[in-house]
Amino acid sequence: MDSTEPPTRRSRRSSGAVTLHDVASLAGVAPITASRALNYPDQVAEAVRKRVTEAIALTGYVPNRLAGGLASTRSRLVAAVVPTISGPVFLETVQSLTEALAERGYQLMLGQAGYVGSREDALLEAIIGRRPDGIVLTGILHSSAGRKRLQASGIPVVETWDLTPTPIDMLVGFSHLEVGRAVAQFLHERGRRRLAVVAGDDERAKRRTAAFQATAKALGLSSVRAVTVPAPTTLKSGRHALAQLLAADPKIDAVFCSSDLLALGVLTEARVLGVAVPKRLAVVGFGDLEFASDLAPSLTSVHLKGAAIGRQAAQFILDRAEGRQVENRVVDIGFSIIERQST
Amino acid sequence: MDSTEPPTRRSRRSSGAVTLHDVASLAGVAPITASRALNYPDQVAEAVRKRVTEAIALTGYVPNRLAGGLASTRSRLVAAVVPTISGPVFLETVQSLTEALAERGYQLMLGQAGYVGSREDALLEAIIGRRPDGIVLTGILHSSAGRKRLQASGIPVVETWDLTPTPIDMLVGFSHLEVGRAVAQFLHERGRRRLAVVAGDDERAKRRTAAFQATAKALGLSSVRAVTVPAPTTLKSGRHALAQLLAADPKIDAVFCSSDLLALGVLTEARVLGVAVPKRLAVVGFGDLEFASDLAPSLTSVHLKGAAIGRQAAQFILDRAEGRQVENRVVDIGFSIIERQST
DNA sequence: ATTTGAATTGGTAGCGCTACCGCATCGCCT
DNA sequence: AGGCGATGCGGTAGCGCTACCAATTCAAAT
Repeated sequence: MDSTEPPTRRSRRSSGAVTLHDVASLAGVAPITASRALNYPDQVAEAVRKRVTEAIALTGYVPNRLAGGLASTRSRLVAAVVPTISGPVFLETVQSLTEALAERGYQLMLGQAGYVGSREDALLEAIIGRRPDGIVLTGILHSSAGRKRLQASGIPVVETWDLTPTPIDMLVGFSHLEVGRAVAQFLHERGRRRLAVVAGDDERAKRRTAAFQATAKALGLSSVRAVTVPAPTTLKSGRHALAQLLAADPKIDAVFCSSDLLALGVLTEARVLGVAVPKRLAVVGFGDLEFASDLAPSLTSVHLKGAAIGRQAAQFILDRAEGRQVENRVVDIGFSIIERQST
Repeated sequence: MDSTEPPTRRSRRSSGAVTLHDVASLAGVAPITASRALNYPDQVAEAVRKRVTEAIALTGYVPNRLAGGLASTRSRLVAAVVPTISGPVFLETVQSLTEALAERGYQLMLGQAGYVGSREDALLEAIIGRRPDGIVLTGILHSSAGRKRLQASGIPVVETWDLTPTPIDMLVGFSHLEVGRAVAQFLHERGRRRLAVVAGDDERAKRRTAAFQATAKALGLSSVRAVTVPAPTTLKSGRHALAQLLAADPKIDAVFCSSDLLALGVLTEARVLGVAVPKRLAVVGFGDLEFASDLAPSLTSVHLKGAAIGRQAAQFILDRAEGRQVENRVVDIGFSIIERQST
């Protein structure tokens, strides 16, 4: 603050940071020209661009994206909603999403909805208030009020990790129904006859379970015993669940787990109980996390392209944000069963 | 848009969303009063507050936080920087940070710096450009240029997961040196004499290793063999590392791993090789992730209060953002060794 | 020489919100 | 009666940036 200054008009409330104005006057151009030098470099003459660049370097100017976003109604912010970040399932997606966005100058905002869906409304409000250029919903089943709210906001939405018949907007995922079916088929083909399931208490896991059971039935297998454990799933739940399953029916010969962590728990418990895997019991995980291939025995698991989902979601949103038309709004990214020693 | 309107001045570029103006005129008050009804409810009369609330409900108004942030120079945005989100170590911190911030109406922006530190500059630029009310650095060692930049920005910074003598601003962490020392001591007390380390290739792990080695030496133990594995650490690295260690010296009787995932790898490899844990080999992890207690044998690990770190970081930033003085800018949150079956 | 138009730069007016100040009104005190 | 602070509301003027339009220049086209 300069105390020599006469009592001008009124007080300041500037943040004190360097603004585009400062840069512009240092470079000897109008502010709008400096703005263009940054945002549309090929609309200004080489010499001007150079002077502006120098002025920026000299002053350490960092554009205020809040102001830019307000003026252009493009915040370059993307929101991602996950049930909770500490369930490792969506990490790969969040990671690749963050990276893909960062490359293009977009920033990720993270929101946790919780598995119960209580805070959902407050979360949506917080997100929409930032006017993001896109919202990525990851493994979330939202209330219909929430859906309406999102639709009303006009913000591009990508739902991921699922394939619903009525997406809000865009979607990249895979069919949980198909997963359940494929795994049942897979186990049947390998001679397993008494199947069981351990599944987390969430909507999609339930759909996999249902399809798994239906397919087993169609294949003429005995009815599939299922244990539901709380979400997020843990190793401990897996151990308990296997103990429970074997107590109820010692002859089960295959378990499909709704996460790799659960499967690790099942493997652990099996070892403790002296149940040979895969000889007496086959175990299939879901997610194919990095560690699955290095366990002993290595874990057969449903491989999901988490990173690809993130990239595709980013692509969708960038396309929209940059005014391109999105042709196919629904992408089935598929899955595959990676067979390893546990089956 | 009203087509009866004469050719007024010039075109609109509004986003079309409901604004505070709309709410205010519906409620029959001035915009500024509507603003106050939202932000300083006890500065307006009961009746006015009620009318504004109703108008908001009626219109579905969602405040534009970009505009609010610009006007008030308070963005209610907090940036968190992690090496990569997919290393499970910092998840708990990010989770509790997100939650604690969300409770107070703040939103988290996520940035991934990578373990190599190449994109660091671009990341800082992206972050500072959003004018966040705080930046949480999680497990990052940043270039001195980066430090200067942060300091120059004037944004409150919390460094976490470490205890440095010269924090940028605020800090909540624990001493990696003490961890190394304590674990060496711990193993020595339990009669282990040939110690080894498997550590990720990052700065803090190296400090733990160094302290571990120094302490072992001070205790008169034979020199500590160390294997360095790439960051982020994996189960596979742990398996390889143990194989390597045992090949070099079959008589080692304890391994300190720089993550629980590594430790799980070591346990796995030990089992495969027929090395009894804990009888012949003690294993200590780091992080005490949820699964540690449920492995068989359960894993002794260094427990870190990841969630507490997140909460304290949030507290620091909220205090600053809301104008409170922060007295003790450095908090040593400590750690503890949780003894289980693996030692 | 005049027209056309592409390339470059600048001016103006907001984007939607809040800080700051001012102006009434009202009750209370001297 | 006059003064005074507290309370409640409104007006004005930006926050820092960019969309939109206008103006200028200069080369190419007629």
